[in-house]
Amino acid sequence: MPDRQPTLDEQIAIYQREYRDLDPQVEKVVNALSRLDRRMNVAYGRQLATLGLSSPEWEVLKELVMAGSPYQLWPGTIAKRLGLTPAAMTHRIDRMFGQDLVTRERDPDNRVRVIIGLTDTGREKWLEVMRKASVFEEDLLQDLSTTERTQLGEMLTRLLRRVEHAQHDAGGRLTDLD
Amino acid sequence: MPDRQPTLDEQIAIYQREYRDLDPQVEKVVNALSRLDRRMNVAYGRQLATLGLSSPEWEVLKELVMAGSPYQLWPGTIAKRLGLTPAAMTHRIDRMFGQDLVTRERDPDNRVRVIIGLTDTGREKWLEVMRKASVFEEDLLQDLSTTERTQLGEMLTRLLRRVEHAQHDAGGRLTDLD
DNA sequence: AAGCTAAAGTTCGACACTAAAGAATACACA
DNA sequence: TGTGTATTCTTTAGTGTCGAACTTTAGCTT
Repeated sequence: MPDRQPTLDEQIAIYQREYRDLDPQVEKVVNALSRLDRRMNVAYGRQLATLGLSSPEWEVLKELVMAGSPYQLWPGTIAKRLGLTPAAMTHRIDRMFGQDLVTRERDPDNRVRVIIGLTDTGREKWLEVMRKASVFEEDLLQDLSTTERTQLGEMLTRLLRRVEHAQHDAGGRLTDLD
Repeated sequence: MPDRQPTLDEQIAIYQREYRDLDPQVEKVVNALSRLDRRMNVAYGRQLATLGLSSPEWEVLKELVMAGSPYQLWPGTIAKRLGLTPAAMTHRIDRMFGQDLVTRERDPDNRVRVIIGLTDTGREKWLEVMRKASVFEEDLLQDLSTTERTQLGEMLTRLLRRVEHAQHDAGGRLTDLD
């Protein structure tokens, strides 16, 4: 009953003992990805907290900035991209509206629709987070040369393309978010 | 107001317009990672659903298998590794115990403690998921050669080492989970 | 021994998310 | 023009997670 977390290699060795046909190479990549993302999110979460922001709020802010000027999106669009139900989106917007991070108005072209916009406060918050985050991120990649960073980015992009462009293919193995 | 999600490169281009000092190379890696993880989780989630398992349950199953024979862990340990509060752990165990996925007994060496064990049902469930998941994972890495897979795994491992071994360094930039 | 402190897990109240039903608007077609 | 259908968001009820207080046990100190 050791309290220490198994290393990635230990984890894969055990997995292989349980399921012999497993490809250790594939497993290493996939599990490293998932472990990395968890750690990164913890790090982000702490930095967000110091700025009085929650992860859910941060996600919405990112989407709005990512949309580019004039920083407007429909709630349904944000919900789809974040993998949330419309109901959750309504509540998030409620909270963020209360903090003056976003605006909410009816779409004049279709009054069922709502337009969410970024306030100046929201935009500044995004910038503050990015300033802090970029320090952490640079730290994370510290051990990789410029060449390696490019290679890594390129390979990840290739994986991403495979999964983002996958419109339920024959076997229905890869699925899309939208 | 396009409904299409910005591509990774579009996202980074806009981010850079908002914050000029941003390193696009770093940003590409980090955001690709995060996008990949989200997509992977959606894919896993769907496969889990077909097996009548939830993601929270799957996480616990993984930790128990990863612990190796005799597949036993304390609730607190699992909670720490998954980044949950002890309270959440109690409830997860409750549910999984009810489905005969895990056992729960008091630790004879320290009666405050509890020992969570994997049932045969739980172990079989893990195997079923892995069988399905490995198909998806192989599909995901399809475009990478064996050499590239090794390189990718190696680089991710290096990033991981940086973030997993970081015990609050001077600047407090990288933080640990435990 | 007796009492203090620390550690582990459970209970409780508050809040966020989901699924499903509901309300309002737009659009197609008779 | 009127009706039916689809779309978008909101509301409601149920579930999961968190933070904090509480209970039980172990180990240390005197």
